[in-house]
Amino acid sequence: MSFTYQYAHPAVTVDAVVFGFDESDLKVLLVQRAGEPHRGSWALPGGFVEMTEDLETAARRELAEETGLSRLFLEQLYTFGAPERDPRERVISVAYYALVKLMDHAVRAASDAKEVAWFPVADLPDLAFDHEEIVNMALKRLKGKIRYEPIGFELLPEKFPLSELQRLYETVLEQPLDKRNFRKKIQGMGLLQDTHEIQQDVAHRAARLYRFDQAAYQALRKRGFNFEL
Amino acid sequence: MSFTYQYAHPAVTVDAVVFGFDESDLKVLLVQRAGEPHRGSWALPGGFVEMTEDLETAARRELAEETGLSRLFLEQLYTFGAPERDPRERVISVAYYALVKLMDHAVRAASDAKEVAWFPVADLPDLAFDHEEIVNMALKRLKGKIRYEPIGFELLPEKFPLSELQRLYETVLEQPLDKRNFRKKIQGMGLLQDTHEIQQDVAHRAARLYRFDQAAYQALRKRGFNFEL
DNA sequence: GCAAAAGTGTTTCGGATACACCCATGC
DNA sequence: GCATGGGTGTATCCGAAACACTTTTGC
Repeated sequence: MSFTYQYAHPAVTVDAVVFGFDESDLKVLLVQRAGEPHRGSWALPGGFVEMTEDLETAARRELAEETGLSRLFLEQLYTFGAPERDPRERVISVAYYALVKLMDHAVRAASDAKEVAWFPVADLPDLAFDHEEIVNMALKRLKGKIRYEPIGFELLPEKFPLSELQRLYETVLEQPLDKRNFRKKIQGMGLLQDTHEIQQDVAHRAARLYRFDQAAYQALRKRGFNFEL
Repeated sequence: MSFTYQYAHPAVTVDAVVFGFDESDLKVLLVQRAGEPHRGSWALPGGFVEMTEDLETAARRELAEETGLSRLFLEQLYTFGAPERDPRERVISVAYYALVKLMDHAVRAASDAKEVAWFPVADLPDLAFDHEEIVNMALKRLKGKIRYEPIGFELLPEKFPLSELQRLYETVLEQPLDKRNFRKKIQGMGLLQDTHEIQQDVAHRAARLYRFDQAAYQALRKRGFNFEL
């Protein structure tokens, strides 16, 4: 089977930069390429867009297929289309970035035996194609957006102590934050619900666990509230 | 001549939302479609991406061809790819937004006799395809970005009075600003160069004309300065 | 009892806001 | 002389920043 057009058409792919956070650092999910070009190199999960599916749908499908991830926060990042970015043919890639709660989602390699693994953003391997550029743009976007939209919670487990939220912000923004000011500000927003639970199995005083209150956020937003940290 | 692929490929276009500002309001440049579908409707300037050109290059080329505009501020906005957005075939459009100094650039219709015209954003005609959605996203982007990057100057003539800058901000942000506070803040940034010229031919006291000092901005930015209004 | 992290208030400072009048010019 | 927009300064307020000690728990 083949497809013929009067004019040349590029191929269109979607690629996703999936971020995760564990106590110590920010990580990106990469897959090892099974085919040429760049066989064996690490790359962003992604693949070709089907003719009948939406771009975001394509990104979610590829993520599910290649990494087993679903139901995650996903947002379009930028479209990369330098003529020679793929040596095979002209390929335009619509890049997305995603945020996942690391604890909730064990990743599994796709059936076709490609490896899937998390890498700290501070220490990424060489990446295929222009994927390093894509990751850098995703990092910049995350860094910018986490300050004025409450997307950081997408990277934390449902229930979390304030110190973990602070560590996340410090990691992403790459700057230390004052503990008392941080707590005052975030608690003052009224977006955190006290679960009345505390940490288990910690070797020191256990912290209270909070939950992001999505309903309260939506209600506040309707009244003109703007998240900002 | 024709092109054949093993898998289906979508067509890829670029479309541009070009903003201009004249004393009274914010405008968007539209072209009247010469061909089907939507013949005669107003639409964003744009067209198919050539196989050997960059996406941004394609956007600039289409703008030059269809409207005569060149050398303008241009930035990628978002990629639209709903399967049915174009009735002919699957078309994925990489949208850009652009800012031009209205005075400096007289637009001219392309050779193939399509009409080109400026429309106030507050009063746009019905647009072809999903172009209304694209314009709305561009407006949102402009509104957000003008506050923390000095892109507003791209919409003004090289030399402008402070009142015109303020009117621009009030128009884009859709909110009135206090004259004294506005002047204090913008002048305090050290980004405006006094040209020592004044307005000509005005029926009242003539205002001083300023120029955006690009060099000063770059220097400040290196030292960690962030524009914000 | 000590290590490790949780939790908590007050003072200070700077930028944002609010606000009203005189000035220059053309007609 | 009047209409039109240009240009200017100060007081108040509020949120941001700076800052150190006590509490709880497991070992």
